[in-house]
Amino acid sequence: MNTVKLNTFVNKGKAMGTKERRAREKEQLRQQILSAARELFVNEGYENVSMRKIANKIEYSPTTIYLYFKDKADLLDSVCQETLLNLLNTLEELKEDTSDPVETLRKSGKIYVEFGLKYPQDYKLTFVIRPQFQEGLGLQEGSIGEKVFNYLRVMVSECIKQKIFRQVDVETTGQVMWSAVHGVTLLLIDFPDFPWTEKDTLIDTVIDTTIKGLQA
Amino acid sequence: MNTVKLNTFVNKGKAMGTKERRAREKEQLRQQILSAARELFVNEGYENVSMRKIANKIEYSPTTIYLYFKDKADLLDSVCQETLLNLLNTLEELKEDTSDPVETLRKSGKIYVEFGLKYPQDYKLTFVIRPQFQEGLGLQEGSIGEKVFNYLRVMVSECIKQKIFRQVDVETTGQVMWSAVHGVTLLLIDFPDFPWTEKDTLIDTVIDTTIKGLQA
DNA sequence: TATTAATATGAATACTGTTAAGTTAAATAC
DNA sequence: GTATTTAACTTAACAGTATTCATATTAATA
Repeated sequence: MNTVKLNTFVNKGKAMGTKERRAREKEQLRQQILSAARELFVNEGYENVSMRKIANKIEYSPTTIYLYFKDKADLLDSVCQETLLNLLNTLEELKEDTSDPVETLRKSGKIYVEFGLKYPQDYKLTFVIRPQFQEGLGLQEGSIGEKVFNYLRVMVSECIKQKIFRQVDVETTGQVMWSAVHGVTLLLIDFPDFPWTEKDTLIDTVIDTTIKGLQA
Repeated sequence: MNTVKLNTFVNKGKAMGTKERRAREKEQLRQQILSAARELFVNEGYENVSMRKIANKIEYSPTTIYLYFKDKADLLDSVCQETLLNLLNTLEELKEDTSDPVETLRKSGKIYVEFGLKYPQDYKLTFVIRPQFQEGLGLQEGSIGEKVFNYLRVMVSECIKQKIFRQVDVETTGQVMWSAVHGVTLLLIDFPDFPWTEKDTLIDTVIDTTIKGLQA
């Protein structure tokens, strides 16, 4: 009794890459689940997607999903992480010279809203649904969410440094900007039949108004 | 066969007020269901409230609820109508002289956000959850939602009339204001653990920034 | 008192997330 | 090459869900 594994890292023989292959396969299935979940969440809404539906799509038993994700909320969380990464990449594509930081901020704001409108369900999943199922998500050290907000921080502080914006708290300034773009994005998504002003006009006006209001 | 009711309005005899009493009782139960639903929705979240739970609370069978409301979404809708009325009343309590329309707008914005933070679940139910379950809600003629937005319209147009705000579209201006307060309200509700600036500072800055940005 | 109408319910349908126990198949040990 | 261990996956079940339909109860009227 009490057998001890001796070959934990003394892995002689040709079966060398076995573990790696298995890990790769495991990761593959994880990704498969993830993208099936995203597709269903986006097309049918988080609440209308069952674990069984996801399982059917990938042709596995529902319980298999639980070997890869703690529960449905965890699945949602992983989907949202991807979305945030996506958003971050989209924003960083801009990355122009900071000689005119206000223009950079303006463009970033526009990109943010457009991202939300291009993937409305993903946006809501990330910024509205997820917080409901996963409480206590602040800005965890090293998280993608933190990276996104840092992107905003850098832009804003450049505007303040160049004395274009009022010399107030960087944090507050960034949060004001976020409020504005978040607000208009969600309103446009949630009330598509509201008699909005022409969409791009509204978005531009929201961003311009906020920037003007922040200027020194 | 084919019996015809003759006493539809020739209602002789003492049983005169019966119909009225029955109607009153029916309305009472409707209200009872409604307030039980609101309480549960608010405390446990729409998704975590079952028809059975509501039924238990009012000590009726679950099926009874369906005699008063079409389905769960209809129940949600009615709860949200009440919330909007509540919001409208809260806003109209302000109703001061319009000699300083900007100050009125500022206070109204603050009241709006504070309402959202005081009843966060009601706010989300009304402005985020409901649109998901009931699509196509623009601004229906005579609806309470329309009344709320009209309140905003009036304030804004006064600011424009007095040439304090830029001479741009009233609609757009109102929508910009709404975006700002909606955005900050939802962010504060959904990400309570985010390292926000002091709450009231943030709210005031959002409102002040927007107003400043709108000024001529 | 009998009839009619309103109101409420029990049982059933077809779902839901999740768990515990069991099965199968692959990799390792001897 | 056979036995054992480990990993991957599934079956069955639990306790719950929204909703519907046929039935029962209750109250008002004829």
